[in-house]
Amino acid sequence: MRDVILSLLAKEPAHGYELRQRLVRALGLAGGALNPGQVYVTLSRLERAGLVEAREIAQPSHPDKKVYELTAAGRERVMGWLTDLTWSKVAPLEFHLKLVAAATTRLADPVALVDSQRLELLRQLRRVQALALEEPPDADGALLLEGASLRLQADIRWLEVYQQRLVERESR
Amino acid sequence: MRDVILSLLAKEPAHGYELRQRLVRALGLAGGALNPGQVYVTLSRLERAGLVEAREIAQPSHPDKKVYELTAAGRERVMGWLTDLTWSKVAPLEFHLKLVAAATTRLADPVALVDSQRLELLRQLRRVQALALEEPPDADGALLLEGASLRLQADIRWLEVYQQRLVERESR
DNA sequence: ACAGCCATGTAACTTGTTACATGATTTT
DNA sequence: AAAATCATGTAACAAGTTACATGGCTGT
Repeated sequence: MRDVILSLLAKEPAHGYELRQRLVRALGLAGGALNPGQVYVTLSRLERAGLVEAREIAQPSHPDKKVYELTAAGRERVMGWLTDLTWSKVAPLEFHLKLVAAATTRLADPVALVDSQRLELLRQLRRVQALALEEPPDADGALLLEGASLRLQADIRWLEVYQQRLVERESR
Repeated sequence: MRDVILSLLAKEPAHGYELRQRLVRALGLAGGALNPGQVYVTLSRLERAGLVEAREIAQPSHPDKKVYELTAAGRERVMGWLTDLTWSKVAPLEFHLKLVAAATTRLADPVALVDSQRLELLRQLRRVQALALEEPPDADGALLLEGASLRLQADIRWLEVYQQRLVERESR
């Protein structure tokens, strides 16, 4: 959230309400999925940290708004974020932990777990591909969806390999 | 962390020091990468939440240790975690935000960004594949590494597609 | 004597997240 | 008159993270 808002402000100054709307659109979130308060909390924390500054703007026939923009320190922070090459790589690890826990505790059947996970990923894949068809093929969003799709396919392939190994092991 | 520790305790009761060691091994972390304090913080919070309970065990010629085990509520929580099918799917989104920020602010060159990201992922891929060769091919860890490898390859392919589009767009 | 392992924790800070509160204006 | 939109925030808790503190035992 912190970085997301900073990156939006890097593009141009904006006030909280505006940022919230852009986020809801950009992330394709359902209306209630992003609590408005969170944007304001984040902005005030960024201000306290000296990464953004606000100007109050009075509006005739509308509530005042506070437009935030990056400070020099803020721009530096964005630069650092841009050149940070870490890539989140947690999903398979977490699922693997679940499988191990399931197998050792017998609270759940690992094979069934893999199976429902695969179905869930297939559902997501169909959804992503449907969205990609609606998108104009040259748009920014299309590329994003293509990435999601490739990754989902890789994860599904992995689950299939995994399941086969589990079944082989069981039949021994 | 919370869920990781719960899942380890689901397997068998353990004390903090032991959990820390298992984690360092299981996650293949460098020694200092996991602050010991964090395990204890997490454990005490889990205890406060009533998900685990501790028994103190005196040891001759060693400091006492506190062995934690799951309560009924804790087992329920693990069950819920096991059957939760969400799958983290954030990485491409975050990188995409970075690219957009880079393009609109000109704080960094998007093409260069994609390029260094690709190199970084290639480095990771080589590392993962080297680890996979050291692992006995039937072991649990080998499958995990296979998953990591498949996913990295998918991400790399996506970056290549992305880069091509960017270059095409530039030459127009 | 000193390093390193065994073993535990606290204080303090940051970030994510939610529930709730406020109030004006515009549309139905 | 009610509902939606514009616009802002606070209080409070949960979770991640680090720096720091403590102390005994074991091997060289």
